[in-house]
Amino acid sequence: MAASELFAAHGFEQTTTAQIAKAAGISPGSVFYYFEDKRAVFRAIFQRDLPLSQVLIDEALSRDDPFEAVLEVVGRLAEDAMNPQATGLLVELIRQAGRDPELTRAVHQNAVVITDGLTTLIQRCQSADLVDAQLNPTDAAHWVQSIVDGAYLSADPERDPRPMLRRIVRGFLLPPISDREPHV
Amino acid sequence: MAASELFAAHGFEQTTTAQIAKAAGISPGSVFYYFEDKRAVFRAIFQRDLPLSQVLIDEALSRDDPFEAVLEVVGRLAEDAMNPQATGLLVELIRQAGRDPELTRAVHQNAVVITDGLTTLIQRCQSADLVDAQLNPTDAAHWVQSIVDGAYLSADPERDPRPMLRRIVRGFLLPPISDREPHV
DNA sequence: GTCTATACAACGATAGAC
DNA sequence: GTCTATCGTTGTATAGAC
Repeated sequence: MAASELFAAHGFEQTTTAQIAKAAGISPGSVFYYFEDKRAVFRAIFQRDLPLSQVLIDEALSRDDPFEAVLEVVGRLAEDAMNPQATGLLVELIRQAGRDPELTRAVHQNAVVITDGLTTLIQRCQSADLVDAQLNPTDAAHWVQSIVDGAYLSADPERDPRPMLRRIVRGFLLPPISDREPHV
Repeated sequence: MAASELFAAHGFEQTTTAQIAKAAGISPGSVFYYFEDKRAVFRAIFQRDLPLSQVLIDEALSRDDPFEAVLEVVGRLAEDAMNPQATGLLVELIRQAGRDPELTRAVHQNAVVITDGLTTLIQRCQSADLVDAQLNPTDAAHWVQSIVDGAYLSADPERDPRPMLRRIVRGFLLPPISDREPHV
């Protein structure tokens, strides 16, 4: 979808159907033959994500080491975070998701797959004493996603955020070591 | 500024000058007497932030305990993160900052104040052996901001994100304890 | 199915009276 | 300074030919 580049660069409202048509090599009229309206064009970009997320989580769940699996999911989620275009799309997605109920549904389904997967992985870590047993697994899963989202907002093509993300997530999940802490 | 609620709720493009005028209790014509154009209305919301950020950082820099000061800054930056409106405004800000050079300048100035302040605090922590000496202080400061930004994206009026944010930032900055880690 | 041409609405910004 | 009225532009979506 060439339209995604336009949406990422200029935003949903500032991208005209004429631009979309031109980028796709068709006429403005044809855009509305294939899509109900402009919002449907935008939705289509994200509706492709669900099966991909499902595969990502399935792979992670099949791993032996649940802690490494969490870090792997983080790394995969952050793969695009070096691409400034991804920042634009994420921001645009958040903005539009509050307005288009169909899009809200798509985003939510996707988030559920990721959160549930991470929650299960974190529970496994806790059973193996790899993660602080005090943490609520679902909350922790949300926070891991939140940390990754933060990385998207400061996307920089020069810098791979994944090593630092691993460090942050690890420090977050590991059992705290009160005796080593200078501050309680 | 009543307009900020409108921008947060509906976005920049979807907020009309007529709505802004009505919310402010003036006529559409008067809006353009006080502001050059619609973008200037939006900018005004964020141009108030710079002195506030400066005060926040000055206070933190005057503290005795640099580690506690970092956590205090994080807490203050995250104060609004329970307010869903803040999510809307942040997202809108990121979107518009890429388009309006004047706004870009305002955002950048503000970010510099925060980053520089955090960088100094982190350096002080490192001198006192409270923070991993391996971390580049400026990078670390950016990551702290990124973590806070992530919290804004998942704003939930029911949940105070600050305790968890403190935990995450602390786990990120503290020297890693390799002997306690299950994974290297 | 794909095109061109256009209807129709919405909105930012201005003009000009008071 | 503040208003009302409106101009001019832009852009979504449709109509209808091919």
